[in-house]
Amino acid sequence: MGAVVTSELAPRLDPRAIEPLRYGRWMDGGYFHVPASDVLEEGRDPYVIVIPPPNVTAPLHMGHGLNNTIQDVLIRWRRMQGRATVWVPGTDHAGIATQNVVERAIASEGLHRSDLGREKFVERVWAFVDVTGKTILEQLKAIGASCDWERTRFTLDEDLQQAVREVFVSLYEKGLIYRGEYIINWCPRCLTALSNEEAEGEETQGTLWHLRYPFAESSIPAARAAVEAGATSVGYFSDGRWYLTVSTTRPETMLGDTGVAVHPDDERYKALVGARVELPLAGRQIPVVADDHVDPAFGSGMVKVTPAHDPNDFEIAQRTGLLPIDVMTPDARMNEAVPPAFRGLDRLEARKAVLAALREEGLVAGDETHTRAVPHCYRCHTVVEPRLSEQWFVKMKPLAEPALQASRDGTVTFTPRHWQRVYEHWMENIRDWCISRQLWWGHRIPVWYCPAGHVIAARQDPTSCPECGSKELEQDPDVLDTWFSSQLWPFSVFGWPQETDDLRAFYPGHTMVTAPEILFFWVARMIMMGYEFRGETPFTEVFLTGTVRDIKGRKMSKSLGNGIDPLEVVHAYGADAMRYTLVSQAAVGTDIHLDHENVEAAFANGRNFANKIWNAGRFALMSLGDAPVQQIGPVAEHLQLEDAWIISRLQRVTAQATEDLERFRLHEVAEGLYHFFWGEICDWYLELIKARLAPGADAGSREAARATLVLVLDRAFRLLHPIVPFVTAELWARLPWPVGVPRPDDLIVAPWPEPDFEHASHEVERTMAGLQELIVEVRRLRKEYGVPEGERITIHVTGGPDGFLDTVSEQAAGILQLARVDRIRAERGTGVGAHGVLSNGTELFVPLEGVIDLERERQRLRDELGRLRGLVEGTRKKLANEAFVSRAPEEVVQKERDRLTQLEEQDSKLRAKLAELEGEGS
RNA sequence: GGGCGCUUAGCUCAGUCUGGUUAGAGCACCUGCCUUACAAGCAGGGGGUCGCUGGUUCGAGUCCAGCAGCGCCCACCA
Repeated sequence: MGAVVTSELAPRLDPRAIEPLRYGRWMDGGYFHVPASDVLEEGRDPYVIVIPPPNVTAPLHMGHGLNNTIQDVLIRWRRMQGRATVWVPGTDHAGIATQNVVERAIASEGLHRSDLGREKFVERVWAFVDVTGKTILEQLKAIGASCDWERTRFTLDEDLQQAVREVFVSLYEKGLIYRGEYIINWCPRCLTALSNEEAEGEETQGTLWHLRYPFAESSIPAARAAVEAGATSVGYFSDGRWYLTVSTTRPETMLGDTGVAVHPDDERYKALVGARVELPLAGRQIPVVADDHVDPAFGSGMVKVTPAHDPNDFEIAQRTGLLPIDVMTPDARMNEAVPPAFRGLDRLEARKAVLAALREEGLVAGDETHTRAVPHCYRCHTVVEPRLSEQWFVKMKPLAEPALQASRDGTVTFTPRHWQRVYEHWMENIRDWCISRQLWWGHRIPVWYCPAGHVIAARQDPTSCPECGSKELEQDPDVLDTWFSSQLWPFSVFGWPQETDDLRAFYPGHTMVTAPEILFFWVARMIMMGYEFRGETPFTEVFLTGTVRDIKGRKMSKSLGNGIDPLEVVHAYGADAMRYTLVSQAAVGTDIHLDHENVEAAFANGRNFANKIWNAGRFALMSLGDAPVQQIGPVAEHLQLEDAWIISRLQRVTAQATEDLERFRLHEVAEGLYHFFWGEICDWYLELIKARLAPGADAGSREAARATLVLVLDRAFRLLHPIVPFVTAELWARLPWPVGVPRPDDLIVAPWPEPDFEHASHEVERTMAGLQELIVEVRRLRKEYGVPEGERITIHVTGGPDGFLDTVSEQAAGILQLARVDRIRAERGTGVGAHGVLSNGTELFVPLEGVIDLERERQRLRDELGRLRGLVEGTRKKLANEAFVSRAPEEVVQKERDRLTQLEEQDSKLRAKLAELEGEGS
């Protein structure tokens, strides 16, 4: 592509005109796909990311935008570094979440899933996820994600189902999966069991009621004994009966009480153990038992035991031999086990009814407000009901051990680091995982039951019972927790349990980029499964991104209506704009704030930067023209200060960007490159070489500028490419190329720059900094003294480091242009004018006879002298401090001395100037 | 109840690990410019007792302790 086309470049970047085409070219070029043979046969070094598969419940939101942009930045960077990069895309069937969405959809047709039946309902879900799944993948393409689309997976794909089966059966055979009746978290709306992680505690203010349970006639002596032992929560009833007091936040569960527990060492209640109390309303007697779990210091020190509706009570019951009585239906209504008056009532209605009935009998001793974490279903937010139920569980402790060790010994690292401790704490206290779900959408549990009660867990559907030969097998109706399949993702996507080439080439992977919310749900479990089934970690780095929030700090969510659609942003401002905006805010451990009410303002920074890159490129292409461009070598003798400077800066920026990428400091990468490109290349370098690129300029100087410009833009585009891939690739493709240098096919596979410190020079950078300061100072003085824009002036410069003035003189053309100065005289200026001093000691003087107000200038000098005196005093004081001089490093002290000398010189010069002016005006 | 994090400019945040020029950025604000790449721009400028108190140190935004406010995670106090 020749530079001729450059004249066609629009003055404004139009992302819609370039992004889809560019993406199409990348796809056509096959740049996103790396075959396993590259690693296995050619020995290339792999770099693998598996996408956190988005749920097929809905199109992507900005959180996905952030997460996937980060992954793409890492993938593009590693690809340019020459790694055999594979980024596996895909989607998650999201069991409970998707089932809910489809249930809502058919509800609008007046249908319930039971109206359709399992098979038809699942067909509906498939129809839904086919659409959403495709939408999601298209969205990823729109934001520029360079995924290996040939490896796209869905967690319900046929081969992934095989992986799930293999894992289930294998864990079952090892005794790590078991079935049993325990208290689980039950969502009465979704009508399924949930894992502990899926029941989200939410601080809720409720009421703690104190209830009286009367003693049975035969136990009154025990009650008396307890009172004598100091039991304050045991006493007379108004009608002469004896009672004890227990507390509860869920009074309706009292109907299922089968005991009251006290601590075995609680002296007050020792006499009560074995006593019997009347369970009010239920007309049953229940025993008092002793159990270590009871905290004597809390409440009355007596606990009502409801084994079927509370996990602790269940355990107490198991230890003490109490039997559970289930008093609720799956949808949390009171069942047949309760007195007729309460049957059929919803748990909250029942709560009111039970309290009313108890009050009537005078059995409510009181209440108090009570704050506690009430568990809610993470998908529908219904209050979870602890429920006794037969479910499948995974025994986690043995699985957790290697995964915990991996964190402790640094095999797996976490960024930000503090998540490591969170992870380890969870791992150390891990509890068994309830994996069965009473849903229709998901991986069916690969277990069959025969009429004789035999349980068959099988990799292939069995036709008869291996134990009794029965052919009347029935498969377990439940499906698995959606995370059961997600946890296999890092190896199931590569074809496991088959020993595929992909698996050998790309497992283990490298970086897991995800949200902290799913550290336990997903990340921890992937690591456990990695060790269990592959013997090694699925990835070595876990990078946890921030949360995308609105301007008020609220998490963006569909229900709050404060979300921003990534596609909308891409269409309006381009993927580059969105990516830069997100990445530049992605400081490690920090959330991202975007104004959903002013999307334009939210993404203006990124849009402006992309446009700036575009225009710089446009200028360069127009200025460079069609003539051949040289490499730096042949034009070395013509390089000017600014050429050497920008090349030097390039080396440092390259090194810094690489280091920051390695440490996931993406915010620093983005801002560092932004500053380099906009603040140094555009604001200084391009401006300084404009005159040299012009037609009449010296040929040697022009070729040096052209060569430098091409070099610097090429490298800058490479460095920026991972963050803003489209605009950089578009310009890079049109950039003239130095003769004799092989040109990569596309920027996407251009090698990542290596810093070359041979071409970096602090001396050059210092000199250039002085020059920049000089120009800024002249501009400032011009502005301060109101010199009209169009009016050219002369400046006088003196002092400063050796050689600085010579260099300045050599660079006169550039300075003259940037500062709008007529000429520079290396001599001391006199008369009325404006004074400036640079930090390297150079003084400048702008003669302004007739322009400035003398009185104002005198006042300015007096103010300046006052400020200087303060600085001089401070520095002297510091140097007079013996401790400082003797203990601080010599270079620090010397710096202070130099500073003092400089300040004193300035002071005396200003004094002289002031004296001069005072003589002149008055 | 346990653990963790945050507090720096009007706003959103870097900088703290490894103490050392005048504490930075983007946005917002003020002033002047349609200067032939870019007004989505250019140039200049204002704005900070670095949450509070104390300590270590020649020197603290940075290290230590305490306090306050905010936030997150975990947890079986009925």
